[in-house]
Amino acid sequence: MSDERRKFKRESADQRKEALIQATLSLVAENGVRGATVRAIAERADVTQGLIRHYFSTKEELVTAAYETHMTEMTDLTFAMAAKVRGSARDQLAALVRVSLEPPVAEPRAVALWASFLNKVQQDAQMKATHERTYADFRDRLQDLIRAVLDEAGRSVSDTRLHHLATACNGVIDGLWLEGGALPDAFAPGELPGIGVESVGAIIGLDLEQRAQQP
Amino acid sequence: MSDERRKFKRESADQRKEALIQATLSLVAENGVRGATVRAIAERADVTQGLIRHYFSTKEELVTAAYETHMTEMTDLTFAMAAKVRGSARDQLAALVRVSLEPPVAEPRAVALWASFLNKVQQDAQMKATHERTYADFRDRLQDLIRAVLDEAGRSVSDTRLHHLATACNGVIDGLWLEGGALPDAFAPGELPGIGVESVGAIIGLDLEQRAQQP
DNA sequence: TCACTAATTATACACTTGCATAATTACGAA
DNA sequence: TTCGTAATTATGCAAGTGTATAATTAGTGA
Repeated sequence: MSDERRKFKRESADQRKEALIQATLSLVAENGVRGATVRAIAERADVTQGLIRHYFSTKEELVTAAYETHMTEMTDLTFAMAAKVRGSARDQLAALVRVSLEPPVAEPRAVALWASFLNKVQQDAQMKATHERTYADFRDRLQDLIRAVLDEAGRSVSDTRLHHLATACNGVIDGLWLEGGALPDAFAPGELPGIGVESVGAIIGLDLEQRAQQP
Repeated sequence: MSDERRKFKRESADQRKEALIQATLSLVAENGVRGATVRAIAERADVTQGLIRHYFSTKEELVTAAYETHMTEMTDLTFAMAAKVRGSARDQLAALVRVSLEPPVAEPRAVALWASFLNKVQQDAQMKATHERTYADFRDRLQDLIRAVLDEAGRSVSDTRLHHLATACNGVIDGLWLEGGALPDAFAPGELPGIGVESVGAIIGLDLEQRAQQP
């Protein structure tokens, strides 16, 4: 029998990488990219700093991986939650807007991360590509949904017009998302999703709030 | 006659402070708050680093001053440009939206600064106050303008409704401002102001594009 | 012209940073 | 059980950080 404590535990590579990435993200959210020092990351992941270099050959690599993880999680989460809604295109559009403006998508941490990474995104080509892809994905999906909603309502619009509508709706969503995260106390719970649905409805010229009534 | 070059030139306190603040802002926009080191700031302001401490007792103080300057400049600039427009409330609202979505208000540098400061804003009480005041100022002014536009059109709405409309319009403006600055190549010149005016019009239920025709 | 003073530079220090490299230790295979 | 190896820790280093303090220098008033 030994009462010696193991000095450390071995984990799988995936677990350790994920732990390091999550530690990085929480620190970036709090103090920005430069505030996420290797020592702070190691401490938060309950590991000594040397281990970081064992999994990521440089801090840059870790930060980039953390950004990819975060963006992918956000996109997947948003689409997954919105996809749970079955019903008319109109209901689905309303759900997508709502999900985008509620936690866990819309919350201070997410906005802080977005803001913290912006500098690096504008300089690093790989991160820039991720950023643009994420943006385009969301807007394309939004555009498809808007088209379906308009079809459903028997209205037809030109491609140019549809593109404008999608950009505008994306703008409202992003703007409200931003404000909700940057000024969390300025809005009542549920206020932003409500405003979002109403505004998107106004822009495309349909009332999204009136749910399809089917027992 | 002496061909000795003066080793430095004395400037007024205001000029030096302003130069240091501008150097700080450009560095913050490029590399974030932590990237704006005293040595880099000094170099960009064409000064040795010791001088910074002569005008600002700490780096924190300089950064806070730079933030205040930037936010004040942005607000003043927006309102000043919008105020140049004379005419109906509707025209003024349209002008405010346009100005907010065109350079020099809407440009990558401004968005980068906003993002870079966000972390500090959420932690530092003084900066937080500045942030909230700026936001409230803009939204209140927007709200007043919307009320005037609705009055002009012979429509009346409740205070609650007006508040919602202002928040929504502010959201579109902020969102488009953000996207224009974060993805400058994703939009054609003039595209965002157009979308902004159209969307704000849709939200409040009036066409802002049709100018008042009076010879 | 000549000090006097504040603006500016010069230098130094303690601390943090990312990265490298050596020394341990856990855990599976034999 | 023992042994090998990869995971993990321990230690060190050069460069960069903010700040403090002393040494210069420019411009002003007498």
